[in-house]
Amino acid sequence: MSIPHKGEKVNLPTKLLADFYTNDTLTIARQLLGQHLVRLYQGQRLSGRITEVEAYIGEEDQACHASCGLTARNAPMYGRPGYTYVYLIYGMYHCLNIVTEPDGYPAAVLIRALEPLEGIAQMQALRGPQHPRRNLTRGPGRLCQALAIDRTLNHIDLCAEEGLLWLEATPPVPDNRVGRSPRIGVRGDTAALTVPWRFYIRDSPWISGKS
DNA sequence: CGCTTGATGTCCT
DNA sequence: GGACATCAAGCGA
Repeated sequence: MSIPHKGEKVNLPTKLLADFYTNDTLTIARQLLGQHLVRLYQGQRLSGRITEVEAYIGEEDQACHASCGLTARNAPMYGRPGYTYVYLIYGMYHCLNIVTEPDGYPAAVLIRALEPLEGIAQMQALRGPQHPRRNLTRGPGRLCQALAIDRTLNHIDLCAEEGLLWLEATPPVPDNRVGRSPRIGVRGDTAALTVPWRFYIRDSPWISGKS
């Protein structure tokens, strides 16, 4: 990195800090759209722009892993906001969540899709070269594979000084670019199936399901 | 200890 | 549109 001249403006990427994660879950889910997720993997930056997320809020939300109360697996959801919750699904894929709400209240936002930005060749290698570029980070399981995210990154602090995973601030996505829908692939009562807690960037090719 | 089950993705027809 | 891979958590016995 070059040394800026006097008065020259430097736009260093700004890591999102604890105050970002103190908002309520739906607000955070909405604000996560457009932010950059950065993974430091073998000293290399792998990153993507968040294009699709889903909120899971409280024990009353039957689609939420915390709907059956506190367990060893979902414990991170009950912890402090700004931490990760990574779990294994279907025995072979991982899902990345960002924990929200104060200590003691279980909630999180699932990252469902990214637009690939940095380290694309490495991501392709991690995914397997036979897969099309379009599917690189489109879907919660795929993006974790592309960014080498597994349970070793479960329950880590996204605001840590020298972490392996964090978010970087970007200009907000305007409201007219944001779509909402029910969540994908969930089970539960009518509320769980219909509540519009999925947020996505409209018309982005980098989202799962349909726009 | 054995049985069930996913907040998914891939491949096949 | 449907089969299925693959495993740890969760739960009942």
